[in-house]
Amino acid sequence: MRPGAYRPSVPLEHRLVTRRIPQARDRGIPDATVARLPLYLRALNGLSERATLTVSSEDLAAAAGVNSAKLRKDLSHLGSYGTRGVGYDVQYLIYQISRELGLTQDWAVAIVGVGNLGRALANYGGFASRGFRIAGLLDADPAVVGDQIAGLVVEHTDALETVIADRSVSIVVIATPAAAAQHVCDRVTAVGVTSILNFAPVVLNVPDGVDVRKVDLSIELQILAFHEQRKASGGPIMAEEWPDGVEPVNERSIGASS
Amino acid sequence: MRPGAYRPSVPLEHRLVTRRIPQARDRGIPDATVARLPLYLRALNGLSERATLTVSSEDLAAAAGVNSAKLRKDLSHLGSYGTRGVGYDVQYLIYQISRELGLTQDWAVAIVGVGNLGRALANYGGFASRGFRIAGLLDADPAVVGDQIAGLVVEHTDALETVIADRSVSIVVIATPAAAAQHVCDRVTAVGVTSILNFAPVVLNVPDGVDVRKVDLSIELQILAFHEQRKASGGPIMAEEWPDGVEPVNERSIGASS
DNA sequence: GTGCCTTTGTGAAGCGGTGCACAAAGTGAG
DNA sequence: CTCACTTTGTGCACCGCTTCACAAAGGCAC
Repeated sequence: MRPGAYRPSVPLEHRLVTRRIPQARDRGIPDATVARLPLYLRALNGLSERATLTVSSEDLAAAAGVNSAKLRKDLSHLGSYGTRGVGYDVQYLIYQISRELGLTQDWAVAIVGVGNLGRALANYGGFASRGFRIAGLLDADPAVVGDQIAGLVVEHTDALETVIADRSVSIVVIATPAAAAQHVCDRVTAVGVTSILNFAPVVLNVPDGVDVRKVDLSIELQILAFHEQRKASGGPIMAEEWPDGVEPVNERSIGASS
Repeated sequence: MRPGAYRPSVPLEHRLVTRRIPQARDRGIPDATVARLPLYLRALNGLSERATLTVSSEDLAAAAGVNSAKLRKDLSHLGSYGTRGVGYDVQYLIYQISRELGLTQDWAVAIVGVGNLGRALANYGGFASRGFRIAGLLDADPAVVGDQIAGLVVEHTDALETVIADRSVSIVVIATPAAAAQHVCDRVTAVGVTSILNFAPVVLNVPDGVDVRKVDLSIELQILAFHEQRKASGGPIMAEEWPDGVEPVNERSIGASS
């Protein structure tokens, strides 16, 4: 249904002229803002499904789990897309954020490594709906090659370069074991890929200009454990500094050499 | 109250999302440092496997992919564990960081939602080696209940509270579909769980004192797309502000939406 | 039109993190 | 012992993000 129920009785020829945003887009959007835009987008999509026409910064911020002032400042980096006294038009804002994030175009994604994680990613519905099209699934294990997952046939990593070139893949997801990640990374950057999403627990070495984002499942757990420990005991264990049998070598060597 | 026409359609004004851990400030370790400690730990484990005894901040920083001054400042928050002129004792530092993160104790983790992602997590080797013991796998789907994964039998979510209490689960991983996540979250916080790792693409509303960390697979891709777009075109599409057929309701749609 | 109400957009202050640069501390040679 | 060298730990300046607070902008009632 068209969102047309909201009818402001307002002289509109006036606004059609003044509403032009000449160059409010000073391409300097802070990283912190970019990281939150997908959050706003999801909240807006939720509102859209409930046929909400406009939303205030206060409500949208609550739905996204952020401060309302922060939300307004974030959106102001994209331009003046709100209406004072009313709020933001949901559909309009969805489009503006999508465009800013580049989700209005089609992105071909290849997933390398089709273990459980690779399968989970291939089946994740949140990708296709946001302009991410999985163009290839690759794995080095012959036992997996040929399997059909999410409508795609798994190919051998030998074809990695071919797949990337032939299908205009611009984003590669690495979901391989840690030992294979750097090798895959080298190969894909060699053929011009500049955006990598890495799930392997290693620090990837990449040429300049290549953007790597890392998702590490165990790091998040460790951060949780830190906070949990704090909550439980009011501080880390103060019992002993060093357990028996494991001593710093330079202390032991000092005692032995003097 | 506000007699405004744009009341939030969702009653969430009383449920505030709070991730702050007040006690984390007391002892003074910055959040940014805590988030990097697991990184250092992994780099140190790599060095340890190669029988390296000591490491300089320069080398360790390179292995972890950070600045050496940052690394030294991070470690200084834990204490003075280095030796000037020599560097850090690898084993000693591993122990100190592990202790600070709480990895020297045993953490019982329950994973709710045993789809592909839940399976990937259950089989992920990086957990057990760091003190995280998977104490339960739960799913609402009867077709999955009873399956054996990573040595555990999947149980029905009906037993969620029982599993948490009986096995002293302190960290819950939510890997369910988005629609089920909040319900699971409510149940586990109700029985005292205060640490949640959420993979579902929703903003969880939790009581004060509960720590939620979120891993969102699609958000990372969207951030990559933003940067990729920047690199490719030098900026987002400048063509048009608004495509045909999708107009802001408070502009031209007035006439059309009678 | 006039006045009141709501909400945006933003200047400015505050806060936390980063990185430089260097003194302090330790090693090792002679 | 002294001297030269290495590396840590940290003071400090800088920078970017967050938050507050408020004027400006728009809607609504009459």
